[in-house]
Amino acid sequence: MAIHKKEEFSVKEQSLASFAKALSHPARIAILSVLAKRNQCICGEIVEVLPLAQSTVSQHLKELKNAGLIDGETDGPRSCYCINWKAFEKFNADFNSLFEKLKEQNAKCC
Amino acid sequence: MAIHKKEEFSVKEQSLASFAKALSHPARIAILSVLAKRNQCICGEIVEVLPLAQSTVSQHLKELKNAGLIDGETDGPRSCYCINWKAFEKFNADFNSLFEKLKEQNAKCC
DNA sequence: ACGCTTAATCGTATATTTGCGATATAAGAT
DNA sequence: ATCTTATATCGCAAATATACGATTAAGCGT
Repeated sequence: MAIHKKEEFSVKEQSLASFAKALSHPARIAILSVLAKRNQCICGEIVEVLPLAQSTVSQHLKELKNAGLIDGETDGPRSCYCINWKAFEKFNADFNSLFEKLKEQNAKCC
Repeated sequence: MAIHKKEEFSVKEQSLASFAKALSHPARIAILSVLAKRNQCICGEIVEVLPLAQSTVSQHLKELKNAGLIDGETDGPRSCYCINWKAFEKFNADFNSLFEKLKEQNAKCC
């Protein structure tokens, strides 16, 4: 393979793809659900809820953070995560506009 | 790793994750755009538009088909693909309901 | 039957993802 | 200072994904 072709696509396509990638594992969707459900920011509670080891959950959290979907700040010995609603809304809007764009171009074939 | 934990999550989470996975590569988003844009189902035209080899495009098409997002039927020596709007709408709706669910549970933290 | 065109599949190389245990780090408590 | 708790990171193994060239298969025209 050697070379990655991802950067040859449009910025929009790459952005949507990386958002989708962040949501492409059930664990990460579950994490977002937990974060949205609690009225406090959660840390190790996520580990208890998910069927995964602590280190694995930490990794998924890192990916969500890298994607910009969640924020995390340390609170003493523990970490507090929450959804970055601003980024989330942006992606959500971009996503819906993709859906809309595809739909309105629907020309009935096959 | 040896064991996959994906099946330990809810059906909904798995379903959304696999939909997101299908959209997690810019090439596949580009393919969906092309399919929506043309008023005929496209085949090798996609290869011309994308910066990828024929075999690679074929692989991406296969993944989109496996995810149920597109249908394909052979037309002589060529293949005709189109978006499976029914499945697409379903996923789109599921996705938006996830977004809504997350949003309404927003309890303002961090 | 033969060649041409188109697309799928095979084989392969490399990169990335997923997962875990073990270790390191950082802060609070004793 | 040391212990405890919580989390992140490291190192590793296995699975998947990405990409390509080469080959195969399937239809069409001649």
